[in-house]
Parts: sequence; C-alpha cells; structure tokens
Amino acid sequence: MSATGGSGPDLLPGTLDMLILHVLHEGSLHGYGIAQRLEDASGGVLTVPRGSLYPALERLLKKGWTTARWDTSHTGRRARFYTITPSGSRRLESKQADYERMTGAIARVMSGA
Amino acid sequence: MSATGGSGPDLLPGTLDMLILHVLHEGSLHGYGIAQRLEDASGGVLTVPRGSLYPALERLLKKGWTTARWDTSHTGRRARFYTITPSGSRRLESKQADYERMTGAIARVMSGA
DNA sequence: CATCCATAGGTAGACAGACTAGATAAGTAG
DNA sequence: CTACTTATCTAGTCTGTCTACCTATGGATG
Repeated sequence: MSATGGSGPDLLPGTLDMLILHVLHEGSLHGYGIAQRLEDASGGVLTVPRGSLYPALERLLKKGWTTARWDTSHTGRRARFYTITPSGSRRLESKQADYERMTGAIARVMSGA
Repeated sequence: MSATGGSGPDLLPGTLDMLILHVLHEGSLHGYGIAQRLEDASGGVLTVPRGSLYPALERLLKKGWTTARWDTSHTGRRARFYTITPSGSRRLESKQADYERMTGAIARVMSGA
C-alpha cells in the first residue's frame, strides 16, 4: 500500500511536526488528508503511519500550535480539521531554520569540507 | 563550551551513526576525537554530548560496523581507537543513501513542489 | 440488502535513540 | 599542589516513532 520499498524508517525522526505545520500553513486540513498530502508531495517517499500521525497531531494541539474543529461537510464523513495558529507559524519558522542549520552542517561534514 | 547557542537539539536524531561512520571512513580515531572532528567539520553547529557518543559507539561495535583497540601511544592517555569494518562501510553507504532520499523528499515538500 | 473497500480517527505498548548529570582517571600547565 | 583538558563510561529519563490493533461510516459492487 505504501509507496516505499518497505526498508528503513518512514520518516527522519524529529521532522514530522515541521512537515505537518508546513502542510497546515497552506490551509486547514484533517489528519488523514495531511498524511496523503505528505506522501503525494514527497513523491511517495514519505509515509506517515497512523500511529505516528495522531500522536503528533495531539502534540501540536497541546502546544497551542494548532486548533481543531470537527467538520462533516467537506468529506461526507466526520473529520477533524486542523488550523495552524500564529504561535504555530512562528514555531514552523524556527523549526525550519533549525532543520536547515542541521542539514547544512551535516552536508558540510559528509562532503568532507 | 559548546559552539551552539544552546537552544534546540544537538543533533538530528538518526544521523549520529552515519556521521561517526563517515569520520571513521577517513581514518581510525578515538571517541573524544570523533566528537571534536564533528564539531570542527560542522563549523561548531553539531555538538555531540558524551551521553550520546559512547552509547552510539557501543551500538556500532555490537553491530559489527566497527572494531576497537586500546592505544596509549597516540595521545599519551588511554584512548580507544575505532576502525570501520567492510560491513560498516556498506552500512555507511546505505545510511547515506537513505538520508539523501529522506532529505530530498522533505525538501520537495517544504518547497511546495 | 449484504459485503467490501476507502476514508477517517484513535489507542496501547514496545522500542530506539538522544539527553542530563553524574563518576572516574591521567596527563599538562600554572 | 591545583586546576584544566583530555578521555571513557553509566544510570536514568525523555521524546518520538512504530507495530498492531480497534471503531465507524459512506460509496460501490454483488
């Protein structure tokens, strides 16, 4: 079902929050939709197991980075739509900066600079 | 003491093994030296707490990706020098490929592709 | 109508990896 | 002698992800 070959982890640990916030920054969405969006946008490389997704969404809510409301009108089914908060946007920016700092440093190391 | 500002994690989780194997690929070295090398080569961005370093080194040994020998002649102090094995080199390659696949996918997502 | 599939949300428990905060020891500089 | 740097290591904790489940409903197929 998943597009990955089945070997290795589905995600780089520590990046899921950032990825979710990024998707929500483009517009409110429900959990299942977020996971699909990440798989699509990554060309099928990134898969988000439900057991990682929903705990992460709870985390973001608890930190005040998102708000949630139940909405049935969009999908026909009950679905919980998440919206990023201003605090969440700031968090996204700082997470992204950290991520780029880290991956930049790793790239420097791995290229033997 | 550390060159990082002090905020955020010291490492991207899941990358430490790869970074250590990369350093050892350039030549045998002891734990303390590996940590210094990573800090230097990353321009001070990457810091490796001892409580992360030594468990990681044990992990690599147990998996057969490195071998270790005690050596006092180089540093004057007792130091444990680690050497990468052929199995470790293969692991390094596959870890690096995974890492690039993941970061590439994340970059695609974050750039809105 | 019954059955199956995709959608949709969720939890429990295990596990990996990194972190804090210490202990220990030896060489070097003042 | 004292302090600093080098050097290794462990215990306990915490965060985050993963596997493997459970529940429910709308739409399509038989």
